[in-house]
Amino acid sequence: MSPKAQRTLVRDLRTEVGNTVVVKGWISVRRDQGKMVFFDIRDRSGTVQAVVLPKSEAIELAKETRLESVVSVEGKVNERPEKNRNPKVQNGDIELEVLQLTTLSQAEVLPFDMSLDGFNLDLTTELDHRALTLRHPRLQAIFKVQAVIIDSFREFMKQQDFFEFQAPAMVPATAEGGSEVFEIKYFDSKAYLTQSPQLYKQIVMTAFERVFSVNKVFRAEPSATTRHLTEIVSLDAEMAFIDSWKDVRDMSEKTVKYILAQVQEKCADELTLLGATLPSMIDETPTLSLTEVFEKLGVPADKDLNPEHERRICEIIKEETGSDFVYVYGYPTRAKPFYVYPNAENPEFNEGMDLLCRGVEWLSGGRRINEYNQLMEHVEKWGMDPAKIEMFLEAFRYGVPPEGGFALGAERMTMQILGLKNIREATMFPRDMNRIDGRLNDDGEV
RNA sequence: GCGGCCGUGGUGUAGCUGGUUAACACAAUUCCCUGUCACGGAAUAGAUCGCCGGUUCGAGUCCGGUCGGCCGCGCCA
Repeated sequence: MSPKAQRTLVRDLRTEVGNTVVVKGWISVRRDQGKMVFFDIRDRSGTVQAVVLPKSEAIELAKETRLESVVSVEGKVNERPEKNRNPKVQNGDIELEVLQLTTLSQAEVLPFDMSLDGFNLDLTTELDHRALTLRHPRLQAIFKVQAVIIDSFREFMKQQDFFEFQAPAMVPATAEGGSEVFEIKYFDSKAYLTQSPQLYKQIVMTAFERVFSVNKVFRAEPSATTRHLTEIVSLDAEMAFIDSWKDVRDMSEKTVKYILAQVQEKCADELTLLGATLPSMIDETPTLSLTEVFEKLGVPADKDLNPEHERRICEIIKEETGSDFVYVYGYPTRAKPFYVYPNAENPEFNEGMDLLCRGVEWLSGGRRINEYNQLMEHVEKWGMDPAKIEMFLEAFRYGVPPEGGFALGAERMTMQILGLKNIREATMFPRDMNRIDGRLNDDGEV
């Protein structure tokens, strides 16, 4: 009857019925029955009910130890009697009979209700206490799904023979021009936080053909919305030897399809806990030109869709085809960055595209200009300083195949897949206009 | 940055057209409970209702300002 020296994870307890084991974790709830005490112990693999019988020496400690305290339990794994089984919870058919209880770390009184059902905080409070709220199964489920999304992107890219590279975070000039950037002090000069790995992935593409990166990017735009942050994870891909933007569309479609399938397969429990239904992608995602979208909506053509348009076109497509996704291509050339390829027959419109889902933009990409003279024409028209993007331009002087790429926002994708209302819920440590961990005050200090 | 809404014990909320002990749930403290299912029961403590000023005999409730938050728009991933 000597206990195993090693710690056993909660998820492995079923195979230890009849044995004495050591389980370590956090006390997530206690049900004090007077003479006997039940508590749930949580580790990284899940939760199990522990029972402290009246005769146990641990009974006093079990009553006193605060929720979220870290404990070590030596106990016997018992199959529960038929009438005491609970099919609704993990390990509902077994329980841990506590023989010895040790408090490894006593927790303070919790500032709010952390119970599964009672956990109902204002988003502001949730974020102000991120260090604690992260322990809640609901939040853990969100970030597990996010991890699978990012992993799956990587996996699929590698399967398709894409090469992963690390794009720089500090850059000398702004890639797209115009937008707000964070300026940083760089020794005696100035530098900026990157807004996009765009120019770098194009450079790397000229060497490796197919490339991707998983990178933090930064936007200083003062956007106070439910879907904007100043720091996000951008999933970027770029590929050479395409025939048209449609090849990029197809690759991005397969990527999203793969990610959704992986989430479905690996995150079944998380999806159930969060009550989320994955968006449906049909065999051929509906693809409309911007002009066609405006016609469908019955509104005058404009240079881009506004959020209201995006919501409505998604609703219409969903109703007509059952697809939660829709590609929109062919934006006015001048409304997009300088590197986007203008349509050869109708140069007023370009070969840029966006993928919308459930009313929100998920992905943006398209074909890029690969011909040096054309690129320089655009650099001039867009009013950019060639000296500032010389490294990028150099690559394009020495032979670049027809190419294109796309980028996905990891947080926005997480939010949309899980049906979350605010992108901050889908971000572990969200940064926005008013917050870096803590809230910013008037002096700009945390 | 502009527009709309909100700010009540630790947390989440209620408080109707202003009327004097500000309510409820969870958490907390004390007690009861040998099979509970992020239990049950009893009691206790805890809020000058974001802040400043005004109207009024009287303000959580009305008005103005201020600070904070949320949502929408522009821009985007």
